[in-house]
Amino acid sequence: MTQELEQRFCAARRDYIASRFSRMNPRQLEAVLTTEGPLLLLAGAGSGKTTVLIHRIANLIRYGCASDSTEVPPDAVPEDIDFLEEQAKYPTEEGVQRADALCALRPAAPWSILAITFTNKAANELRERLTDLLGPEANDVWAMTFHSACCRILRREIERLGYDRSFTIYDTADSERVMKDLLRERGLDEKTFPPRAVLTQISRLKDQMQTPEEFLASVNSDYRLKCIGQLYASYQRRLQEANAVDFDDIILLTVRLLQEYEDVRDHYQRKFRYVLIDEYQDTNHLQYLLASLLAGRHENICVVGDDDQSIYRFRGATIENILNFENEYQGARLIRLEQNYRSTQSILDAANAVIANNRGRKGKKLWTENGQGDRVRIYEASDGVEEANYVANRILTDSHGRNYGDFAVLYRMNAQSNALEYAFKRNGIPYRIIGGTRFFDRAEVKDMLAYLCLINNRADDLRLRRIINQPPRGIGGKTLEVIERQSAAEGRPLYSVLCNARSYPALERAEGKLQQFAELIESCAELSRTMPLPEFYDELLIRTGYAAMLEQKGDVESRTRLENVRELRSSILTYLENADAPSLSGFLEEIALYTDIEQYDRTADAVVMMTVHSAKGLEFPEVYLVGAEDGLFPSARAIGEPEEMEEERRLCYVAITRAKRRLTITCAHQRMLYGRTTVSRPSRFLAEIPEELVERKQHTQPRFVQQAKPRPRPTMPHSDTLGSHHASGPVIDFRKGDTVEHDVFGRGLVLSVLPTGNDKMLEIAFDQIGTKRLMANFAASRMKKL
DNA sequence: TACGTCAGGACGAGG
DNA sequence: TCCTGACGTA
Repeated sequence: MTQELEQRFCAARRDYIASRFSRMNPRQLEAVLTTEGPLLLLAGAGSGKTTVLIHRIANLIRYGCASDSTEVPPDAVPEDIDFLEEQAKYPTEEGVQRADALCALRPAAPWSILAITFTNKAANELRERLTDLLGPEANDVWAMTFHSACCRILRREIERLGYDRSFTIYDTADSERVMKDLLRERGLDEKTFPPRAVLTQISRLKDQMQTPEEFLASVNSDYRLKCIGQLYASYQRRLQEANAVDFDDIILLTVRLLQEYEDVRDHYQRKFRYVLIDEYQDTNHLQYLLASLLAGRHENICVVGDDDQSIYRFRGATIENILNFENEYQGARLIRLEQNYRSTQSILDAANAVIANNRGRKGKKLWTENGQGDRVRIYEASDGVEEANYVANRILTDSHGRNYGDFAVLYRMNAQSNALEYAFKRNGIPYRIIGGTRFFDRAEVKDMLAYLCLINNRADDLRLRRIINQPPRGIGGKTLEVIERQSAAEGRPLYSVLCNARSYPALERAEGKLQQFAELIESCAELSRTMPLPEFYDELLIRTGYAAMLEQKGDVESRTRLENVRELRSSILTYLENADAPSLSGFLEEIALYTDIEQYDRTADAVVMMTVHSAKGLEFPEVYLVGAEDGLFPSARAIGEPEEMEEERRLCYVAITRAKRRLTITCAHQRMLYGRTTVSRPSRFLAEIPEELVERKQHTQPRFVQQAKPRPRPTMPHSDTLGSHHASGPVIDFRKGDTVEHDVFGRGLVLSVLPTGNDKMLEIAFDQIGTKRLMANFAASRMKKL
């Protein structure tokens, strides 16, 4: 072919491939078709970012680098050009196969694509949508979070760094426990060295890849820094002795592996032809290093982000990664996605106006074809209670008692949910709260997990301490102290000292109890090898006496805890369904990395409440942003700190851009917070929204009238049968939307039904006590349908 | 060893 | 206001 024909061939090929992604706008299409080399995708809120990512991956798998290449296959003939041009304009079904074959140029194997996200929620969505588009092939794409990708690498290679393959993952609470113990041992005061602050410091040092030794060498005589360096060193030692890694280590150790071992680096650099990173504005330095190491060979790295939505600076994320990308990768291409498919123009104008007050940004202006829409509603309430009532009343009116699911209430901090919850309860509005104390953070769930961890890794001192006397076994602080001393002296894990209790005179009195405990753990470990996981878990609940302890107490609190402990079983079942080679250690890893079963079900008919942080990436027809006051949003400690203030403003931008149809922002003149009433002015961000976009309202009545008696519940009439019914026998088939009556919790509405193995997890909004999760089989004996 | 009381600090959140 | 941790006593 002549050069001219070759050019025509490439153009026709690109046009044809483009025609296969016809639903994209021109910018989106460019992002899909630009496959080679470094690419920075600045994707504004609601600009169809995930859709682009998915189609980009589809393009790589189907056509390889064809859409971005000038290479012409040697066997191409001029007729092919005509055919492709024709096929691009007037596609025929028979033509597709031939055209596809003609176009594909070194298509990427699914396993050679690495798509990294920040949250499991995002990773799941990516995987699901990829499977919809590509079928089972999509399963081989590495679509996962930073941490799960690194874990997968570490499980293969970590022995090179002196850890065992069965390593345990410590979460932040675990790390805090370790730090507190260290402080106590060294006689340091928690007030001068707040554990969390020390850990943040350590986390920053790890982010900079500084070892404790390097850090200690760099501090001169500063007492404080010296202490922190020593704490860092002992912290690291203690984790390694327990064969445990924290969340930072997961990334850090992977980076070290890739830097220090050429064969490992080579293997992964060859494997991953294409690397995609989502939410790039939230990456820290270590994650940046990881990404550039993995993409180091092919340099086909595509990062997607929005500098205006960077809201995790306080966690070490650095916006510089996105701002410097083009310097870092010479010849990087930049594509901006600014067309918004989510919100009305009024909402976007408000968002644009607020964010325009920030200085350190790439600059971008969202627009839409959705039309102007309603003005942004701003309501000034007298106080927090009245604000909550306003929101409840508005939702009651606007929803007409249906589609509560269209409404979201966003707040700056979780503590704000109380007043709202109360107002919703009184008005009979079904709601659900996302976030707050998470399921896996509850004490009883952590206790059972600690048993499992100890059985999996007998060196896990932290978990052993947690459960050695839970339920009470007569092994108290004194005994534990002796064991700790011995373990420190001999450099062995607590458990191995405990097993040899008879050889220590100081442990004579406790010997019998300790032996019993060791036998309990060993017999359970034996069971874990022979029994299927769920049955083993049941047995564990019985043998440890944990279930009996809760049953014995019998109050509502203990019953809820018992339900939670049983709910953990359904997590095991869910894990078994998805795992290729299920094992106890596999389950524990999944739990450690996958903590939010608080999956938000968008079809449930309930108002959803959450913090602005957790709303990121979601959208709702109607959004209420409450508590827009100086000192709350922006938070008090951001005032006077320009960098912090910019972060708060970005957070505000995120909140505004969640709304599709209508946005209501409320503030209160005074508010009860931490038991004190504080007076405050409306948020400065409100003044940044141009007046012509706003419709203002104020509270009209004095507070004492508003506070009048509770309204009757409009949606659920009262019944006269209360708690006398015990269904046994066939399991009731609960469905979404059913009204139920629970012996303990009272009347409620079923929000969602989530099948888990041979049981179902029900989410129920109870009138009196709010939203709860119950296992259907367990709850059925105490609950009936109305 | 287990359970009670009292004082003080919470602020946002992913893996 | 609410939860956690330290401390003292049956």
